[in-house]
Amino acid sequence: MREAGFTTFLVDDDPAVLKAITRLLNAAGYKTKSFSSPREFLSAHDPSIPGCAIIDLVMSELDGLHLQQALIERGSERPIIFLTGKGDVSTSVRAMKAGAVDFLMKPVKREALFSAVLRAAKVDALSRQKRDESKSIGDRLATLTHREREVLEYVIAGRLNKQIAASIGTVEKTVKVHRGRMMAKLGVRSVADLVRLADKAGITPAYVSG
Amino acid sequence: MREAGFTTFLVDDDPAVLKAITRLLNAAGYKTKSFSSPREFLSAHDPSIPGCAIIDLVMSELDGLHLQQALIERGSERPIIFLTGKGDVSTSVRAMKAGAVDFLMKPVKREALFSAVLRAAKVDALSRQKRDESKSIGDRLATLTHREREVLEYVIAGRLNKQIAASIGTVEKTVKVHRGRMMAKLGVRSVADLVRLADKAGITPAYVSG
DNA sequence: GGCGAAGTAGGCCCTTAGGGCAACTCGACG
DNA sequence: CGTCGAGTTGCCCTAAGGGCCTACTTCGCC
Repeated sequence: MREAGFTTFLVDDDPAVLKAITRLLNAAGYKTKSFSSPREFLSAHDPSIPGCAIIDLVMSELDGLHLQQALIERGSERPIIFLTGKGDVSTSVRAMKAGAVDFLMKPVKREALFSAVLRAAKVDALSRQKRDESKSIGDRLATLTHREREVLEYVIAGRLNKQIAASIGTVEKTVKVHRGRMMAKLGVRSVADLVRLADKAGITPAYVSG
Repeated sequence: MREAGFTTFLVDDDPAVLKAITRLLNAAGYKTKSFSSPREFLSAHDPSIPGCAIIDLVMSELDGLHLQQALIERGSERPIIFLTGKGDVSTSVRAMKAGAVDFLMKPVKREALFSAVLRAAKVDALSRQKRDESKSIGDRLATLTHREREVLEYVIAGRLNKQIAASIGTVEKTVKVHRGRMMAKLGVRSVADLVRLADKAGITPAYVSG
């Protein structure tokens, strides 16, 4: 089952910090989930749940930056906010370069935390929306047969049916059939919509010299 | 005249630092230009020259972060690398959040500086390419008459000539003429190409209910 | 061996796209 | 007042898109 609400995942090996941040965020109306172990957080990670991670930089088991890398490697786009007691510049810069939303020093001010979480929520919503969209397009694309897909690539390249027929070695009528079925499956009614849909899905138009 | 080569703009009120960095970068084959005054750098700023800025964080005249803001406000996309003697975490995070390419501590290691400049060059080339492209599209779009532009918006919305004619209050033949002239002016030969071009230029398709 | 999906192909018919040519209106500019 | 650009429209033409029906082949699966 997929959870709908935005959740803040707290990862810190100090239970006192977990408790304090939880209280702060709950009071602001955020749902929270605490992990005192980075590995536990990693294995419990469910990308389908909207949310952000608030991660302690210094943890005995697994360093915050390494946790970030682990998330990135498994394709997660979970926005990350770092919390740390004693951070240095190069670490914070590395974290930010790797895409962290923010990097906060303990003790963290309420407003700083809230504004970071708000930004994280926006980032999450945006990437989630994009992903949903490309997934729905991908689902529809997967229903295309080989021939239909082939025709699609020529159509979005702006080729005429006659030219497509010559390129794939068949007659115009057959291309029309594939084309019609392909448009129907993708749920578009104009070439304009088809092009936009294909672009979002990252489909390369068939290249034809000339 | 527009300069072609990639230039690193150094801004530091310490002449010794300027000299050292200049030597380092020149040896690596980079063209450099030094400014001991942030304001001087600002007023000499020419967005048409490809390059990145390497800025000292602490300057008596104008703070590095403020200089960054000033650049952003005037629409500059000049990639920025910060250099600093004594930086703190919150400053570095602010700089990175504002889009800095890197934030390096003095004394800076050759490799760190080179890798930052390399990344900045890539960022610059990318944004420059995008800008050039959208400019060239914009130039062509500007040559369209009001009517042609109107027809364009309906065409990329996937409307038929007949429907467009009804929407703009004319007959099909007239739409065909505008459409043909518009396609010729924009230098595209298919609706597919037209849609991609319009999307790059950020043109909103005319919305028609149904 | 039958059955369905995918691909192919033909015919018929109607709608759309789009170009060529000619002509007209209207407002701006000199 | 004449000219020019923009917009307009009609007639005529070819080419292209696309719906609908039918029909054949191939391939894999039950």
